[in-house]
Amino acid sequence: MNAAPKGPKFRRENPEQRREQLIEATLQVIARKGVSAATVREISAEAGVAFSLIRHHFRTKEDLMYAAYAHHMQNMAHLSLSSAGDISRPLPDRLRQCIRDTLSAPVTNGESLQIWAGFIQMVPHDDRMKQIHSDTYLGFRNTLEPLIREALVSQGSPATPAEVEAKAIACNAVLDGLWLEGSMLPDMLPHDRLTALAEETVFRILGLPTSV
Amino acid sequence: MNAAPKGPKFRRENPEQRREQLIEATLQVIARKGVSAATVREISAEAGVAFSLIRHHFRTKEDLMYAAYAHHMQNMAHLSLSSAGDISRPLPDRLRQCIRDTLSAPVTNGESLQIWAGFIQMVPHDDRMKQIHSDTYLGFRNTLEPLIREALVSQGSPATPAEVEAKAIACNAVLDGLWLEGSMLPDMLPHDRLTALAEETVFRILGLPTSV
DNA sequence: ACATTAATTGTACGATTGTGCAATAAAAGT
DNA sequence: ACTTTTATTGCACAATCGTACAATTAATGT
Repeated sequence: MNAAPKGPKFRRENPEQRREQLIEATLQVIARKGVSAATVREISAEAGVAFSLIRHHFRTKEDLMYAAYAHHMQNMAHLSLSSAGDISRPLPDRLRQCIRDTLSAPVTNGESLQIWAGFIQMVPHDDRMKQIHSDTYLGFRNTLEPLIREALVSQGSPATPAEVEAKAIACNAVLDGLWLEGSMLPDMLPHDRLTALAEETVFRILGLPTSV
Repeated sequence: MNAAPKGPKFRRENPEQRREQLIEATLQVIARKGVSAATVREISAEAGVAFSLIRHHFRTKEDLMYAAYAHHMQNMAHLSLSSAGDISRPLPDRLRQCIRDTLSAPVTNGESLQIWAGFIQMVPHDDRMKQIHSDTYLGFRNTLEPLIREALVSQGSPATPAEVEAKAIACNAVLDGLWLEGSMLPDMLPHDRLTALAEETVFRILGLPTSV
């Protein structure tokens, strides 16, 4: 009666690729519908596979969550700080580029905040989450600190470890805060004012000359 | 056989008090075990009542969440800015007090962050949550802005609405960011260094003289 | 062509969820 | 003392959750 279904019923994928596909489907679902909607059935539907396949690639759903959290945070850190180590460019340019990258989409973005908040909320109750959190957070700060140190040295400011750490925390806090506001209320202030504000504040904290 | 249970089997409470009790039980559960553990059964157990009682005081569980969110945010705002309007004290004192209140427990605190993240994550997917969010956020900024304006005027700086708004956003971002870091990683830097950092940065943004 | 492997599917199960509703009992009015 | 009110309880229910497991089937080696 029916036309014979020609093609194969499913594709056999490379396990690593399938894992990453499932991770990205997870983040997509969380971004669009929140953590509570990120069920194995919803995630697998997003990925276009049977929901029981998830448990073939991840021992438990928690494991998938861990992988998704680590994936998201590493992605954010890379998008924010990819130009921090480009020593061919002068320091102020690199700083400005990092600030701009951090405060632009897709880092500063409702969906990223969404995902981040969903995971952060799990951190205190789960040791594995806690570890992923400190790892990615310290990685971020360790990438930012050399920039801070270089800035302080270039101005002849004292660059003791304590001083560098304090300034790094302050700059980090400003970026975190503006990232928060820019992500939550994107229409409150235009993107270029957001970055201008960040540049001015960070440069002022570091004692670097602002363009005005 | 058994000793006769003397007292009444339950207490009949004032509806308003019972509502608040259930709201606080909700926040307690979220703080201790996360949003996913905040089920009607867990919440009512925390409050010491039957779980079906919740639906007598709240039409749905969502309504309870709305009430809990509004309650928590109003509480945080009050704890942070209660001394903003105390005109008997000089401006720098008031500013310092607000900063200190914001960056001390119970505002800057893992449990508060916990609760906040759990709710924030729901905001984009729920119009009622969205409204509660903007209401409390704008309320916070509107309380902070007069302080910012007063600071700018006292220094002879331009206090145009645009200028005041920009500085308010920047100060708010610094406080948000430090609140975030202080809540997530309380052991990273001691409390007095956190507040000192905030004061220095905020005062520098506003052009106020720092103690050094 | 055939056997082997393991990625994928389909289905079933127990636990937990928010909700609906009738029964109960504490408090207040009379 | 009796009635009325309604806050409170107890139980049942359908829906949905993560998980378990056997049956398929695409891909690979021979």
